[in-house]
Formats: sequence, structure tokens, C-alpha cells
Amino acid sequence: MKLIKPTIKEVAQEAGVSIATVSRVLNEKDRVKSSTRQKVEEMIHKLNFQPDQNARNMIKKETKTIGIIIPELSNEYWSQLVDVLQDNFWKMGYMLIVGSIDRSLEKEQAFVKSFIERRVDGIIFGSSLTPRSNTDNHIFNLVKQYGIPIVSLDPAFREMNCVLGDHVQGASDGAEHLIRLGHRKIAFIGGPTAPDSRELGFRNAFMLNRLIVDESLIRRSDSSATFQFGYQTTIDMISGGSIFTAIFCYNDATAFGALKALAEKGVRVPEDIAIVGYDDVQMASLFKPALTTVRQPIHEVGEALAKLLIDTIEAGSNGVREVPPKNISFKMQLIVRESCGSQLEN
Amino acid sequence: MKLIKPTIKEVAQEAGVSIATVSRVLNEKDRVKSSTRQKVEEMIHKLNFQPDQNARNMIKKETKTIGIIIPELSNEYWSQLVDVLQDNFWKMGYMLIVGSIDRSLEKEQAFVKSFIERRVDGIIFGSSLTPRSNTDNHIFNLVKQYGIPIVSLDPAFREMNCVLGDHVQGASDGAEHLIRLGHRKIAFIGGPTAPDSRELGFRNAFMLNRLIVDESLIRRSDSSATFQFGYQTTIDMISGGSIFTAIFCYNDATAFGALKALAEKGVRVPEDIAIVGYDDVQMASLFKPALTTVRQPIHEVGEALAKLLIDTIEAGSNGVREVPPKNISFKMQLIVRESCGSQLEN
DNA sequence: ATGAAAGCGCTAACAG
DNA sequence: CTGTTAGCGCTTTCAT
Repeated sequence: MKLIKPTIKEVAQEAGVSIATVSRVLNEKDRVKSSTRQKVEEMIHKLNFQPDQNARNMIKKETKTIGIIIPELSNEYWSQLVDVLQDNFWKMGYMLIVGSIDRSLEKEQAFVKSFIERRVDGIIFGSSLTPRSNTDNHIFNLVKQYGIPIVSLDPAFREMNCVLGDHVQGASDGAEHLIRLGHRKIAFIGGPTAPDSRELGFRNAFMLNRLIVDESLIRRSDSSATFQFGYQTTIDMISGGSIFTAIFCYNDATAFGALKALAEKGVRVPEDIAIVGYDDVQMASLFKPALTTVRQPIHEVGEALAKLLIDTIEAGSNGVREVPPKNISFKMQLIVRESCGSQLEN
Repeated sequence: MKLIKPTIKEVAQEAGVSIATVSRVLNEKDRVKSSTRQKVEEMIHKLNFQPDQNARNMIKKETKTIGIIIPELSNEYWSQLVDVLQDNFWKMGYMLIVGSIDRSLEKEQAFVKSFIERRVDGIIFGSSLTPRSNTDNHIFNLVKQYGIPIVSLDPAFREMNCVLGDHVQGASDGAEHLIRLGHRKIAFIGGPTAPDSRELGFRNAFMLNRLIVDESLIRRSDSSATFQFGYQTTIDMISGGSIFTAIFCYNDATAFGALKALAEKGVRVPEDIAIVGYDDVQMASLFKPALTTVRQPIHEVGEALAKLLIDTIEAGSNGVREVPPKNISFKMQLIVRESCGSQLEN
């Protein structure tokens, strides 16, 4: 009973059968006489035998493991998404391993390589630092060469399977809300991605209303859209004498940062400056003032992501390869709360 | 160039050497002539060869993988901790697999079994639902039988390696703060663990001050200390006519819940009721009113956890087993902000 | 229904 | 310094 790591061989020996038979009771529904099966199962239980996945993986050429690349877990949006994904994959018999790349391209590549070495069955790119323009991109070619299915959350990768939020619509709705409330001088605190759909959406709302955006009020992060970035940018804009009556933020984290900066500077929200966030994380509704924000349907997105990836994986194993990439899109929803004042316009 | 999954055999063939030599350039510093090494490395690069970890794992009997069990990622405390851990393990060449068990004992056991099947090198129990009283606990016996080192964050497992916060001290400091401010009717919104050190600390502060705790004001969760639990409990207490002037919360998440309930009921914080949280997550300082809370040194705890586990693993592989379990303890720090009013007493 | 045997891709002696 | 060989623990033909 106090043995260590029993193998299939021990089980077979103790049960008086061959290892093939043990393997069969482990994997096949029938094909083994019920009396033998019982004998073997008893032994498995008695020895606490846990089959070695590594050995199994080698033969079956599948690991029931999915890797995911995200920027960081400390942003509530990502931690929620990972929770949702893990739950979905779990139900389908897959395990999730997450790589927080912490804004480092080097780390992203190292994680992906590690995923390949572990022979994961699929990879989700929640967000990627890998330059997209470069066609013969080493890291993507690598996963392609190894035949690992990918699903992306990043709109920059439309040429592969991807699930994406309609951020043009989302940001447009958010900015439109501000415009309807009478704001004209609206600052935009953006994210790291260069051609950013939220920025496009923001500009779209201005165009629709035949308004011109003040380019001096557009700020972009060159790393990540964090709390810190929102805070610092807001401080800078105010100290720099920028004039604006509202801020549209890339996500709730930057919005919280902006809120903090505003509070420190003695600026009232929404009386002096209105704020719109993006994501609708839990804290958005708890904040004082409660944050008006664009909600991402995280549960739906996570479920779609998981389903699409598994479908791709299983299609591949059936030899049905080379289906055209799928794009699944989700609409965003504006949630009006207190940070823009008057809720009449909803 | 468009092959799929090159193996060590292909590399050897193309480079005109034996597979053993390829293995050597992969694993050993010297022992191979630099001209041969170069030839092989060239081929590895050309074929984009990525060695199969599963095969390697089987032989080396190590996977460079750590599993961790946590309640959920959506609590900022846990997501931050996981980020810190992942970073530490990463530096040491290990990968982290996280299992959010979502308050399900069944899921916890399934995760642990999966960890065993994958032959992880170590497991961290961030929080466990497995009954501790039961000596011949199946799941723990299993990991023991398989010789997998464990480190726990949970004070209930002092008999194994563990890193723990001194929550008796932390909670005592928090409650003491409230008492000094003149509060006598202090509610305690606790967590799921039965003999809870925070509750002990809470009671300790009362004893030190020769005060008696009002048992009707002690509430415990039977699942998890979530935002929702803090919210509901506070609503219940107020609706139920409980009389109290302060609340001590198990963690910041429940404190945020309490804050929301209080706001809805039109109770002012800190004027009418003071609140103390626990953890000091990012949001604590941003909230209005900023939350007075007990800070857990997450970075230090994470680092200690990672280091202790790796030490144990490597000690084991050196045959130095059976060292007595180590307990590393961290002090908590009271952070006084606005939610208790007067900061004079700091 | 079951056993024998051939690997999966790699590392680790053991020779030379 | 390098090649040959024997496994690691399992699944999977191929026989019986």
C-alpha cells in the first residue's frame, strides 16, 4: 500500500492479466469480460493507480491541454475571461495553462515555445505582442508547422479563426453617448494596439455627428492599458493645460486610474468631467461614481472561444482540415450609470 | 521546410549524426565537438525542431510543472497571487497550471488527480475544501503516495510545508483599530473556514481590551467569502435590526459588498458605520471611501511559496527527504485610510 | 476476450 | 567525442 507510483505493469501483475488488458479497461468501453474488468478495477483502486499522461500523450498524439496567452491576470477582464475559459474547457475534458506575458514579447515567444514542446492541442491568443505585419513571423509559423490550431481574440488576426468583440460599435456607442450629452472636447485614453478599433469607433461617433476630434486629446499607451497608465495620462493632461469635458477610456482599469487622478486634482465627476470606461468589470458598478461603461459579454465570448477551438481541434483530427477560418463577432452594450451625469439620454 | 513535427531522429539523419549526439547538444554543455555541435544546431534551427517534453518527462521523471489549487481567479487577491507565483516559477524554469475549483470539492479532487496524472513536480494548495480532520484523507494520501511535494497557504495544514500570514495578528490589529476608535458593537463577516484565525484575532482584540464580543454579530460564510456574501450578509443584518457601529470583513471583496449594501440602505461610511477590510487589493485605495484594511504581503508570500516548494522538490531529488516541514510566517500590516473615519489613532 | 510485441520520442548507460 | 542499445509507461496492431 505504501508503494510509489504504481505502473500499468504492477496492476497487470497483481491482477494476473496482461498490460494490454489493463489498458483496455482503462480506455475501452467493452471488449473485456466483465469478470476480468472487475478484477482489474479492484486492483487499480487498491494500488491507487493513476495512469501516466505523458506516456499516453506520446502515443495518442494529443494532450487534452490548451495554452492561452494573455497580458496579465491582475486586470479583472483577463482573470474573469480565464475563469470562464477554464470552466468551459474543463467540461470538455481539457486543461488550460495560462501564460501571462507581462508586456514582454520575449516572454510571449518563450511561452508559445513551451506550449509547443508540451504539445498542447490548441492555443488561444488573448492578446499578442508579436508583430502582425511581418508575414513570415517566426513564432506563428512555428505553431503552424506543428499543426496546432489557434483561435484569437485579437482583431488583428482576422485571417485565422477568431472571436472578436465589435469594438468599433462599442466605442462608437460610448462616444455617441458623450456627444449626445453635449460634450465636444472629449479626450481618448487608448491602448497599445496601433490600428485600434476602439479609437476607430470613437472617431466614428464624431463623424456621424459631423464633429471634429481634437487630435491633441488622443493619447495612446505604448505598453499596456493599465490603471497606472490611465492615472498618469490624466495627470499629464490636466497639468499640461489640456481642455476637455469628458474622457473615453480604453478599459475600466484606465478609467479607474483617470478617476483617481481627477479626484486628486479636485475635479468632480461627472459635474466637471464625464467618464466612460470599457469592459464593465465587477468593480465598475461599485465605484463611486458608478462607471458608465461598455460591457463586453465575457461569458459568451469565453464560451465561443472554447467551442471554436475545440471544434477546430476535433475537425483536424478527423482529417477535415483546411476549412476556411471562422470569425465570430459579438456586439457590445453601453451600460449607463453615474459617471457621465444625466441618465436621460440612455 | 513544410514538414510537421520533426523528431530527434530527423535532425540526426539530416545532420549526419546519431540521435544520441543530438540529445547531447540539447542537454549537455560540453561533451560534443564544437564543429559537430554547430552542424547539429544548424539543423535544429533549420527544421524548427522542438523537443517533445512528454518523451523527456517520462525518462527524467520530472515535468518542470507545478499545479496550484485556488478558489477562484475573479477575486483579485488570488489573481494577483497567481501572477506573482507564475513569475517566480517562470524564472526558475517551471510552468504553473492553475485549478480554480469554484467552491467544489469534487472539482478540487479532479484537479489534483489530473495534476498527479500529469506528474507535476509539486502542488500548492492556496485554499482547500478537502476535510482536514479526516486523517486517512484519500486525496492527500494519493499525492503523498506519489511523492509529490506540497506547500500550503492554508494554516489548517501546519503539519506540512506551509507559508502563512499571521492572520491572528492581522485581524487583531484591525479590530484593535476599531476598538480604539471607540467602537464596541462590531460585526464580523467571516469566511468559510471553521476555526478561522481571523476570527481568533478579532476575538483576541476584544480580550486584550477586556471587552465582550456580541455573538449575534458574528457571521460566517459556508461557501466562499465573496462580494456577494458581504453584500447579502450586510443587508440581512440591517434588515434584521442588528445594531452595530462597525464591520470587520474577512477580505476586501466582502468589504466591497458590505459597502454597497450600506450605500443602498442609505448608511454613511464612516460617519454611521466604520469598515475594515482584509488583503489590501488594488481597488482598496481607489474606493470612495478608501478602505482601511489589513495588507497581505502578496509578493513576499508568493516568492516564499515558490522558493519553499522548489527547495523541497530539489531536496527530494537529492535524496535528502524527510526534512521536518517548514513553516514560514508573514506579519500583516494595518493600512489606515478613510473607511473608519478619524485617522488620528494610526 | 486476451496476450505478445512493436513502437511513441527521447535520455542514459555502455562501449569504443 | 560519438554511436548502439535499452528502456520510460503506455496504446495498438496482430495473433490466438
